[in-house]
Amino acid sequence: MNMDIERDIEIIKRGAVDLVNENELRNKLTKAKANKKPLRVKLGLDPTAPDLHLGHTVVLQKLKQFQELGHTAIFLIGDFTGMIGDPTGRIETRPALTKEELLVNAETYKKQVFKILDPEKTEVRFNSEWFEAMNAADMIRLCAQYTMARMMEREDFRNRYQSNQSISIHEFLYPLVQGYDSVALNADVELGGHDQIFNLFVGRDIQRSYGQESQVLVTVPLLEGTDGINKMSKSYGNYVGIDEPPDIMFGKLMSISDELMLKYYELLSDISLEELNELKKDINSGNVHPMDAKMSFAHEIIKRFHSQEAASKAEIDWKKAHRERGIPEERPRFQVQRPSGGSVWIPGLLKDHGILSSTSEGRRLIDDGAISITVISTEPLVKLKEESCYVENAKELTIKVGKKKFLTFDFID
RNA sequence: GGAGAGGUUCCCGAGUGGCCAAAGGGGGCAGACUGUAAAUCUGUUGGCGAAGUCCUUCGGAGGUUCGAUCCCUCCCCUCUCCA
Repeated sequence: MNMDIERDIEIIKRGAVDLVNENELRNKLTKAKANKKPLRVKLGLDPTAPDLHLGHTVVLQKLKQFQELGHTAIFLIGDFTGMIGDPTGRIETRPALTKEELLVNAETYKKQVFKILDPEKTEVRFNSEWFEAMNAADMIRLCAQYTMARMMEREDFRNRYQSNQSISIHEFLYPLVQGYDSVALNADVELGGHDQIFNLFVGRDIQRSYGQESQVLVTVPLLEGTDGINKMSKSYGNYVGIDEPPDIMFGKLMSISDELMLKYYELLSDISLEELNELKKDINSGNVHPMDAKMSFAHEIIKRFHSQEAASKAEIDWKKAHRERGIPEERPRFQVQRPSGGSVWIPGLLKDHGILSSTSEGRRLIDDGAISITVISTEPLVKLKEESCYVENAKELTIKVGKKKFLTFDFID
């Protein structure tokens, strides 16, 4: 038994939900070592939503581990699949993206992904590379490799079928296409979220059909969003984007529940399992306040995606805004032409700057007492007529909308 | 191709001539409470400088009517059963 390889397997297994299967992985690792030929480890991402969030980072960290073990990370951008539409059975079809949009998205992706992966050791590929060359006959041949019965094993297909929901034929193509990606890339390992397990299995079968050795599958848990209910995704609005400003990240991470915080620690933090258990004990015994634990976590994450300084600053600002109920230093600032008459209509002001989508919403928030205003006025007179939503003679206005948003407007003549 | 069921607001779902910007639930937002956590309770949830016999919204286009989410015609889409 080779201890190096056993150690690698332990690293790969840590935090993973599925490993299919360990023996195959051992064989591949052994062979790779003997031939000095690194494993090809594939991770595919859809290019439709180019903002990566913490949910994506779980699997990216796993890919990074492979990279650190000396293997080849293949970051596959599903541009071809992105041009067709969305496989997940939502009602609305996503608009097909143009080549240009895809390239822009891909660049955005790379920029974000390389916050985690080492660009030198990453192979970035696009699946249009092989699918654009494919003709109808090739595609039909691919379809012939799989059966309806096996397709219907996928849970969401089965559920939709049983509850009389529509399933388009092209949706069946996605697992096949994804599987073929593995053939084209000659993947040894494919990574994915646990929800991808079916598609990953299809990849194994398809590879065998095309005379390749089956890839090993490694899946990681799905990260719940900040609501603690749904998986993290942009469309649920429960995400923390890795490109978001530090103070926004801090605010979002501080608003999660204690229970969720512990899960986040487990899946996202770098602390060891032993340290995590210590932390849990300390929280239970009251030695550590959960909020403090949450702050260290938020700090760690922001440090990872921004910097140590940014993390500290975000923390200070957060404390100022929420603990001392003050106004954070980092906040959007707008220059506004002073309206004639000097009277500012708050709902309109907020709408014009994209803070709210309608003035009706502004009225509602004011009625709810959700908007508070600090005014520095030109003298001599300040009039704040909240019931009519006007502020008069303002020179500088700092507005708090809801709990989290602070904005400042400077009025110029 | 035949028979039937259905398409309502962010989602689910009620509504079958005016009292409908449309019940109820979910979700969202906000307020209270806290640790700006969760849970809970409360309010709110199309737009318009707030006001109206206003505008947009009940799959689409027409029609009947003083008036249509509701009735009629045609069309589109989804589902079920049969072929």
